[in-house]
Amino acid sequence: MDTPATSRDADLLAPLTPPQREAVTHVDGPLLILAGPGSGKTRVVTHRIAYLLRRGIPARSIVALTFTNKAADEMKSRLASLAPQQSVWMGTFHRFCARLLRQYASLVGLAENYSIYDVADSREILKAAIEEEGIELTHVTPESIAHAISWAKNSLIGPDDYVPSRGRQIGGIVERVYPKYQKRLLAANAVDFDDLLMHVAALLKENPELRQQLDEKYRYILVDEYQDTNLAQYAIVRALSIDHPNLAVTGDPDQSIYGWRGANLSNILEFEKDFPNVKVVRLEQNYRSTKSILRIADELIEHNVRRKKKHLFTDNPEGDPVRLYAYPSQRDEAEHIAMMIAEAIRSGRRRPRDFAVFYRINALSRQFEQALREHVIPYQIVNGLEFYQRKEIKDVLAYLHLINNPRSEAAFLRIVNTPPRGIGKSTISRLQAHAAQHGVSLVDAARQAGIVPDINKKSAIAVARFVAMFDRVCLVAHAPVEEIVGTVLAESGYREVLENSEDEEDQERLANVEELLTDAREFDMRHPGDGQLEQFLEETALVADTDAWETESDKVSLMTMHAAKGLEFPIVFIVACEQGLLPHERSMQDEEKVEEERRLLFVGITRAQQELQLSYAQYRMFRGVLAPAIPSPFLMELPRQEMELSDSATARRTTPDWEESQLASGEEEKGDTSFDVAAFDDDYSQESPEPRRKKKAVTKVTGVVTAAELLAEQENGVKRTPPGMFKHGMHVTHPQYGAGQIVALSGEGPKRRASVRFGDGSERKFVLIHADLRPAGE
DNA sequence: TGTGAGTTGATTTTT
DNA sequence: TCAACTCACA
Repeated sequence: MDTPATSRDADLLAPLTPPQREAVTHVDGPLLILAGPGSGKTRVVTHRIAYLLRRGIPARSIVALTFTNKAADEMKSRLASLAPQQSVWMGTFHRFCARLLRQYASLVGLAENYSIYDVADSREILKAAIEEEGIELTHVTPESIAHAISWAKNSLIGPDDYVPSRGRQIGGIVERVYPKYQKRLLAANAVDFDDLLMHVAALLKENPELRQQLDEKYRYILVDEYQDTNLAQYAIVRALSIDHPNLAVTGDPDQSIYGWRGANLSNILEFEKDFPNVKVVRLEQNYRSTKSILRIADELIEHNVRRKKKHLFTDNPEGDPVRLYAYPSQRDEAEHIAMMIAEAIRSGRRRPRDFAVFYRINALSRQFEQALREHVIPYQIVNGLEFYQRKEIKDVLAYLHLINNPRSEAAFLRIVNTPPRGIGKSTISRLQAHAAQHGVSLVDAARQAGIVPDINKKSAIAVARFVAMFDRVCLVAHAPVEEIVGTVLAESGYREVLENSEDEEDQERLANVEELLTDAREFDMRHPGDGQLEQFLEETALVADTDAWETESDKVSLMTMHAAKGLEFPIVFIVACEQGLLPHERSMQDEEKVEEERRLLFVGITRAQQELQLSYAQYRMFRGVLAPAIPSPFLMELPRQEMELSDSATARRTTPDWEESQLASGEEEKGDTSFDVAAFDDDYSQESPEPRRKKKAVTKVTGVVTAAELLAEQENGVKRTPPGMFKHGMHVTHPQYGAGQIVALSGEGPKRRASVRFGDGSERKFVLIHADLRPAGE
C-alpha cells in the first residue's frame, strides 16, 4: 500500500515543514504525533487523510475520532477543500459509539431504539435508584455517587465488578446503587454518556468475530486529542487496531485537561510501549503566538513533573510583553478590560471578534457580560443554558423520546404531568411501584391505571387521558420530525399553555419551541425520507455547549479555559487568576490535580496570538460573599521580570511586590485594598480621578494608622457602635468615605468584619471594633 | 393536586 | 447567589 510520494503530491506537501511532511506521508503502522499548541496539527491530520485517499485507500476505511463536534466540523471543512467529494467518517467518540451501538444493541441487552440520557436524565434515574435502595444521604451527594459511577464506567468496571476501596463511606453506597442504576437504565432501554463507550468496549471484547470484522472495516483510524482519552476509549481504539495497526494519534500531554473525566495521561505517555514500531513525530514549531507569549507558556509548564519534555519555538515576532494586572475588585477587573476592548474597537485597530476572555468557572462570566453590555460591545458566551438544556426544549424532546422509546423512564416522568394535567406526585409514585412490581414500563403501568391500587378515580381518568393523548401522537412516529414536533405541541397542550400565559418568560419559551420546529425542519431537509426520529434524537443528545460557539460572528468571546481548547484569538484576557479558582480549591490538595490546573492555564495562554493579559482581583464576591483573594501561585512561576505589571510602584520597591500584595490581601486591618492604582491613572481612573487618588493616599496612611487611630479613639473616648448592631444591608456612614451599605458580614466578636459598598462603587472591608462606622442617620 | 413563600444547602470543568 | 426543596394553604 505504501507507495512513495510523487510529484503529483507536490501541492499537498509543499506548504509543509519537514516534520509535518513526515507525519503526513506516513501511511501504514502506528503513528504518534506529539503536537505542541499552534503547531498546525489539524492541518497535518487533514493533509494526511487527503494523502491516504490519494494512495487509493477507500474513504470508508478511514475514521477520524475527535473529542468535540466542533473539532470534527473543523476537520470536515478543511478536508472538503483538500479532497472534495470524499466522505470520510469524522466525529466524536460518543457519536461513533452511538452509531455502532445502534447496530449491535442486542448484544449488550439493549434494543436498537435505545435512548441516550443526558446528565440531567441520568441524575433522575440515579436518584430513583438511591431511593429504591432506601439510602439516606448524609455525607455523600448524588453528585459524588454519579461521579464514582462515571469513573467506574470509564475504567470499564461494570456494575457487578465494582469493588469499593476500603475506608471510604461512599464506596459501599456506590456498590449498592450502581447495579440498581444500571438495571434501571437497561429496563428503560437507555444509556448514559459513559455507557456509549463502555458498551462498545464490552461488545468488542466479548465478540471476537465482530471485533475482527470491524478492525477490517476501519483500517485507518485517527484519534485527535489522544491525551484526553480514557481507558474505555483506549480499549475501543486498541481493539480496532490489532490486525490493522494503522492507528495515528495526535496529542499533547501538556494539554491534557480532562483527568476529572477519566482521561488517562498514560495513554499517550505510553503509546510507544503499547504499539511496537511506532513512528513518532514531534511538532514543536509554533505558528500562532508571539515569542513573549510562548516563553510565558513554556516557563509555566516547565513546573510540571509528569510530562514529556519539549521545546516550543517560533519564528513569529517578539510582540508586546504579557501583562499581569492586579485589580482592587472584580468589578474593576471587568470594567477595565471592557474599556480596553471598547477603546481598541473604537479606534479601529481591532474588531470584537479579536478578543476573548477566559475564566476557570462559568460563574465568573457575569461581571464581564455586564461590563461589555454597558460598553455596548457585542459578545457571545460559550456555555450558559445551552439550547437543548432549556426546560421547554427538554420537555418537548421528552415527548419525542417517549414516542421513540416508550420504555424510557426519564422521558415519562418528565412529561406525564407537563403541562399540568392533574397527575400528582402520589399518583406517579404509585405507578412507579406498580411498574416495578410487575416488570412493566411506566407507560404500560399508566395504561392499567384503573386497576392500580390506591389510585383514585379522578386521577385514573387523568392518567387515561394522558395515555390516549400519547397514543395519538404516536400515530405520527414515522412522519418527518417537524410534523412530529408539531403534533406534540398541539396534542399535548404545550403550545396552548405557553400561548395563553401572561408570563413574559413563557413567550420566550414559545419562541424557543418555535426554534425547535425550525431545527426539525432543517433536519428533515438534510435527511429526506420518513422515520428519522431516532437519528434526530441522537443528534440533539450529543451536541455540547461549545458547539454553539459561532466562529464567524463578530463578537467578543467569553468562555471557560476548557472550552477554549482548540481555539485561537489575537487578544486573550485570562481573568480571576486566584488561589481557589485557579487552581480550583478542589484540586489544591493533590499535586497531580494541580498539574492539571497548570496545564489548563497553559492551554489558556497558548490560545493567544498577539496579546495576552493575566489578571486577578484583590477582593472577589463569590457565592454572595466578598472575600479577599490571593493571587494564583501559578503567577509566581512566570518570568515576571519580562512581563508588564500593573503595579507601577514595583520598580521603586526593594522587596518583591508579590509577597507584599499577598500580605495586603490578607490584612484587613488596613481597612483598604492597599492597591496601587497608579498604573491605571492614564486611562482607567479618569472617569473619577478624585476618589482614586484619595484612595491611594489613604492606603499609605491607614496601614500605619490603625493602631494610632485606636489609641486616639481611646483617648478621646469616642464611642463605637457595638459590632452586634450591624446588619446585612444596613446603611452606614464612614467619616472618610461617606455613605454606604453593608454588603457582607463575617467573623465573630472582636474579629467581626463588614464589607461596605460606598457611593462611588468601591467596596471596603472594616474590622468593626476599629472602624468608625455608624448606622446612617445617627 | 397545584402554587407560592420561605428555607436550605451547594456551588468545576463536559461528551 | 441561586436553584432546589419543603411546607402550608387554596
